[in-house]
Amino acid sequence: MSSIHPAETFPANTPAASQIFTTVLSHGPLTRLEVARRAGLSPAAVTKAVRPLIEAGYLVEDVDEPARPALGRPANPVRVDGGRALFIGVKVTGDEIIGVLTDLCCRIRVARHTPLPDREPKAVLTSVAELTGELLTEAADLGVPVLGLGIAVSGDVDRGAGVVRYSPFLEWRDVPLAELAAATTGLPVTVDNDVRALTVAEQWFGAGVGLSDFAVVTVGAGIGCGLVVHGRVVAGAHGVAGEIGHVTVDPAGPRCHCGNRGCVEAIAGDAAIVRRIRETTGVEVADTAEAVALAHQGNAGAREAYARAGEAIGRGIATVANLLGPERVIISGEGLAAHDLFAEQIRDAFAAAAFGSADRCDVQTRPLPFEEWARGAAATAIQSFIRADDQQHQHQNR
Amino acid sequence: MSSIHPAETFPANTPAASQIFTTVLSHGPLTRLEVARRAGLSPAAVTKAVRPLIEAGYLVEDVDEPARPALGRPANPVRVDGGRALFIGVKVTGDEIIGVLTDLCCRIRVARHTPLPDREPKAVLTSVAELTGELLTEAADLGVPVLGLGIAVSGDVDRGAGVVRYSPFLEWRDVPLAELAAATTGLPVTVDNDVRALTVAEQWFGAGVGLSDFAVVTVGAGIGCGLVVHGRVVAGAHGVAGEIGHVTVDPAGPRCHCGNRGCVEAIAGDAAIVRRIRETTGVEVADTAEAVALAHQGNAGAREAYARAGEAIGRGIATVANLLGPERVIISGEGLAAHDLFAEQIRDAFAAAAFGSADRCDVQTRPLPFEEWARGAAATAIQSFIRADDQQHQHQNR
DNA sequence: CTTCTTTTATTGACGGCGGAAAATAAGCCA
DNA sequence: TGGCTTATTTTCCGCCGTCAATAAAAGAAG
Repeated sequence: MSSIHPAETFPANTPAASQIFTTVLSHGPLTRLEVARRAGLSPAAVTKAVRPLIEAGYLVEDVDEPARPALGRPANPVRVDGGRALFIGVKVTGDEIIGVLTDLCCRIRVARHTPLPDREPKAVLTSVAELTGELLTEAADLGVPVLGLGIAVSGDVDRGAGVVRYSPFLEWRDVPLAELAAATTGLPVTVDNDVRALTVAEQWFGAGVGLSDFAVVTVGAGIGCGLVVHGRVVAGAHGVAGEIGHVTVDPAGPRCHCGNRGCVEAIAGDAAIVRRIRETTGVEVADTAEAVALAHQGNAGAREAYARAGEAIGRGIATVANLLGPERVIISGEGLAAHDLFAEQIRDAFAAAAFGSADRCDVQTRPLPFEEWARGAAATAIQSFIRADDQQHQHQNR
Repeated sequence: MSSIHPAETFPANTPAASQIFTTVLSHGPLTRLEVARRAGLSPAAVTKAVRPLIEAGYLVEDVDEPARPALGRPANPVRVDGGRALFIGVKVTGDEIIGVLTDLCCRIRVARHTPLPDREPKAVLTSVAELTGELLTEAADLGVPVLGLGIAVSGDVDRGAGVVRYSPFLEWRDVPLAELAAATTGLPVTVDNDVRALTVAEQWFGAGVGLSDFAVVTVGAGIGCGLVVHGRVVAGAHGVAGEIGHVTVDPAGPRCHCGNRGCVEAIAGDAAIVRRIRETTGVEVADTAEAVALAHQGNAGAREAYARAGEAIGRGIATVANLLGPERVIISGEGLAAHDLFAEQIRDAFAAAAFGSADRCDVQTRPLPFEEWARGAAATAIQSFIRADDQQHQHQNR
């Protein structure tokens, strides 16, 4: 396991420094003046905070002289040196583990995945350790230290404690994953819910940059939702939030594994679509790929199943928009492979069910490469690294 | 208009002072040590911040010696002197104006209401000014200055700008109410959406004290919802949020004035219930009071209408709980007069539709005196007063 | 009745963060 | 080479909140 990096910490002792860094991280190269404006600080404060960050190598002055605005002293933009540090993100699903090695800007350098033979915590842990080991070797080849490991797991995860409270897919309860993984890998470990991790990635590096209120909706086996309100990812009082999949859109709809009828997931989840197609067409489609193919061939029943799914998703999104009034909703997930089959229905159902100015909300779809979930995990690791010493921001009231 | 108080400002220049004050305000008498613990500050900081507040009369040392813990130097609790300042809260409905005079602790001293003959901004303004004038006279009798006026209006309100963007009930668009009312009354004016105002009152003085994530659901003519996430009231990117009334609970349900079918409001709003009872029983009930009476007499159709309403509300609350994972949901509103008719259905529908640990959410009902809406408006005025000089808290990212 | 113990409140020195203003740097343009 | 403009840095400076004593106010112990 290459060299051990004994707790390299981020040199941002002050809130301002931390904020400045994240601003630069998200908004690409920026002049100090621009940073000051965005962060609400004085230029002097930026200069002072930036210096140690440059000295430590996390920030660099951008040498690619951009288009000059002709007048005055040329600006000297600053950007994050992605190559300064690496992070590993791992997504654990029920039957596979996906791992990525990213740089500090969360750009993927290497991606790997291995099947998961056993869901027992111990077995998962060794698989994660193996994958991590491989990625660490890659990192060692690059000669760049790996400063954190993020693990994303679906279900009820307490990020602060690093514990997986309950994961239905893995059949885990109260597994102190962060501690265990830290012990085996020697890295600082962050564990978070998978959708929230993806949301963090979008917030810092994706379509959520600069927004203080947005939602990420994932479509696939399940329907998930990550929420950002007041600039922070919503975790819920009990560690669970964003369960858009079990919002009821039709009380007369099909039964859902959660016990209710007509949940979004019971209509638009992969399994639900496949089942629906089987029932209405009699064709024994085996999986989503076949279902999509059938629909693309023009099979009316299959197309109808997707149309229904789109409608359910659109309704679900409208519900989120009505309740929270986000600036943007980002739709993503493996299910987007069938995007052309229900995009229209999503839009129509959303527009119909959005109340008042909720329809001013910008609904986007973003394709999701398969490593994206793991990248989200890496994003949480980056976040933890930057915040390591900055946990005292917990405004309770107000 | 009694004496003019030229911008008496709150002597809390530092974030710490402001936080300390709100802590004491919400959590009753507290010793300095306890305040320090809750606010995450050192005792020394509390002592220093408290002194000017005591000198200015906003805080007082509690003389009612409480039960001593026997050992050590006796604690010296501090509390807010409610009598130090008064505030006026006004709620404008389509046909009535309700005004209250509250003290600094938001306790109601005087309540008044007058019918609203005309909904034109000008007419409303004079009515508000009259009511405010009466309350100011009362305040003058008490010899306590009035330091702010809060106005609550339903609809899309931009509190920061003090503008009513759009109010369906009043048929207003872009009325700069804060500015106008400030000009006529001479008081600092805060304008906010009515449900958000109520939520602020709950957050600071009600069942939301100490919680960072909760929801307030109001049942009455409309069904509204105020949300607190991360300790702050959610306003939405476009000024609208919490539209639980137009969450669809039954796509096959009755048509709603918003154009959809089966919105919560189309089933559980006052008008919807009355209409339903008329349709199923043939009894020409005129209003909610008669509807409740009929149900209390045991009329099956009426009872069923309320049961349906309860179910719709319960579903709506479950949706909120699933999406946000609040610690508590507070149900309130005029509609609670019929509480016994649908409490059970609310609970059952909530329990059935809440997914996973969302059912750990504590659902409470709170009766709502008719002045409560106006009290909420007063709470926003108090909030503005305390924050007057403290607006630089706008963490964007993170 | 004095002294000790225990807990709360206060005080004063201190460090450090971020702001304001002024100085400096670094180009373009005459 | 000045002059002009804009970006960055420097140099104080205020002020907040912590730290480490210290005072205060009891009851307990002797």
